[in-house]
Amino acid sequence: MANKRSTIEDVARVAGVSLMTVSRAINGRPGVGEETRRSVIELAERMGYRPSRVARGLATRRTATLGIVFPDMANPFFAILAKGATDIARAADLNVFIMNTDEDPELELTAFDSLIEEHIDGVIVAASRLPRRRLLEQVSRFGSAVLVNSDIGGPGIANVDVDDRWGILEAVKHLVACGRRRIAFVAGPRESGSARRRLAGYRAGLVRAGMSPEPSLIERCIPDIEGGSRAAAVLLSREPSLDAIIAYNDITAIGVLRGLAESGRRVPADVAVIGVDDVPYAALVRPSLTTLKVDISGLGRLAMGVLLELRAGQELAPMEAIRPQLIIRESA
Amino acid sequence: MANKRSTIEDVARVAGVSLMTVSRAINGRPGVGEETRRSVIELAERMGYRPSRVARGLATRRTATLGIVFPDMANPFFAILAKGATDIARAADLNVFIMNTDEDPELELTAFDSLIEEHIDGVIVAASRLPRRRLLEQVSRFGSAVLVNSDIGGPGIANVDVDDRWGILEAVKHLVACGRRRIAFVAGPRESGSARRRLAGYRAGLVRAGMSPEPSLIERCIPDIEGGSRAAAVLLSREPSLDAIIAYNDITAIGVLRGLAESGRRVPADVAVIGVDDVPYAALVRPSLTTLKVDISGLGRLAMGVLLELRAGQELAPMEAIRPQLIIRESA
DNA sequence: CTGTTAGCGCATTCAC
DNA sequence: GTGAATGCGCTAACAG
Repeated sequence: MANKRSTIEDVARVAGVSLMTVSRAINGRPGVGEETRRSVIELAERMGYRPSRVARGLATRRTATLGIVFPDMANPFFAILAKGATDIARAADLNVFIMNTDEDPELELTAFDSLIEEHIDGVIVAASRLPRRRLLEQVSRFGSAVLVNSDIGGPGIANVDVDDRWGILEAVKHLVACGRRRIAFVAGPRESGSARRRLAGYRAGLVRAGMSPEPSLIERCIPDIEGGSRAAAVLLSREPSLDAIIAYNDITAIGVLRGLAESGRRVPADVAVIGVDDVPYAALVRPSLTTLKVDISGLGRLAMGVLLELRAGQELAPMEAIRPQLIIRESA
Repeated sequence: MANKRSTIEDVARVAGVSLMTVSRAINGRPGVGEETRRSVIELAERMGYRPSRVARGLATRRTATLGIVFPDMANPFFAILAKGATDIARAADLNVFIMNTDEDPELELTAFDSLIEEHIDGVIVAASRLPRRRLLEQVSRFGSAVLVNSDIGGPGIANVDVDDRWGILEAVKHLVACGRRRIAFVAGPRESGSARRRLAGYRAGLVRAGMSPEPSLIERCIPDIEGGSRAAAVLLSREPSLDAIIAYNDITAIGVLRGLAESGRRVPADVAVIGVDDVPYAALVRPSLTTLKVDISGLGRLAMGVLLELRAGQELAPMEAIRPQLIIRESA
């Protein structure tokens, strides 16, 4: 059991100086002789003194803690995002509360409440399950906030995005270059902003290639393996002549692979398949998946970097969206 | 921008009662009339009052926050573990700092320092990269601590484990039942406690089946795909007649699959393969992987449950290790 | 360069 | 059942 931690006062007493001198020395503030500073710091170390962030937070009204809110930590996308973000936070000596909302808007709301109670300095929100209005309302409660892949703005709110539209455009271009002419799209959930942007990219890509988007080549689905598999079957029955499928993301794409196999189509000989994200197992499935790699960790680092600037009160140059990169493997 | 948050004092003033009455009402403490309590709570709600956990933490010296420390959040094992743990914490209205040490002992040390500064009530540590002594030293700084898959004990320290030995024993039994007679083992990193226990299970399993463990059938490796692949090649060159391989974990097993394919062996016809963990992509590879499923989320929930009991000062019954479950797929 | 005073928002302890 | 003092550990603002 930790024998009662020592306080700044203990250190001051032992050092024979005032409390403020210790405070200044430890925080690297001016107003302490070099001599005094060194000896105080050394003493503090020897005494195992650690400043209380709690007390400091109360006194300064800045806690040096942040929050990250997202729906599912078990999803590698969010896990990697959070890892990137916390890497940056750690370098700035900030701790972060990671709040898992379990895809539940109610829990998301209580997560925000909790973070307010913790008096955090700022928050990063990814894939909120709240309606736009409510989300804006919530993030406005914080001094600063960064939203990932959302277009909600306001004072103290910044955005960090992936250029989904551009990415899918590249994917279409690649397929066309490979001689594919009947390119279908598995579109993901209707409510998702990224799904919307990816669909836009698909349509624009076809138009650029001189083809016209046909509704019968587009199918929505739940973004999991089962959903992808079913969507592939539906598309195939509607358009037996299709020779390529772009999927909402890698999980969906894996489902598509399965659906195609069950219908006796060979990949990529008969049908080419492209996913999005480049999650770790995209390279492991058979055939390995051609996909649009998103630098998720970089996205997380960027988000945290922006949040730190926001917290420091800096003006922000408008962010450019991160561009995904086409990784060509066996499936296309 | 949040227009200066209201404090307990503001609520008291508006309600026309004393500060303490509000405090008692909000915290459900006795000593307030039912009438008063309800009206105060309602008023607080209307004013958007949220108690400051920072101030409360200073006053009570309990922060209602916890910490989790592990090497790599991008590793699904830890992500799922953390998710399970935070699910339980959330239900108890506790927030948790998640500290990613990046496999770096130095960073792990600073993570512990940070958590001490945050004055957290307890900590969960999984897969520490610190030597036993140092780890014990560190966790002893906290009021309560739960160690996952470690056998370090002490006052206020509890353990939560997976019964690796038992699991591998089951795996061996299954292979023997399938008629396999030359069973090899890819053993993972030497420093890992779970690797040690799995190896022990392998040896015990062979003995039970009336065979004797041969050093030439055991190969250590770095637990990633490349490591598994190489280990398989080494084993094969040493023992061309082997007909089964148990791998340290699923990642390693996937490497083994690759190595076998490159050597022209068919799975499972020529060689059966079993992994450990049942990470999500174990079911996705070809052939799909037979593996020992560990209820990772359950492990996380258990760890957090134990931590909460520890924090509440409860006496703990010694924990029973969680048993993995053999999931039979194509590879064995 | 150093020390003193006051207060951050809340809960504990005692009075009433 | 309610309220008034006191302090948690620290820093901001001011004094010397």
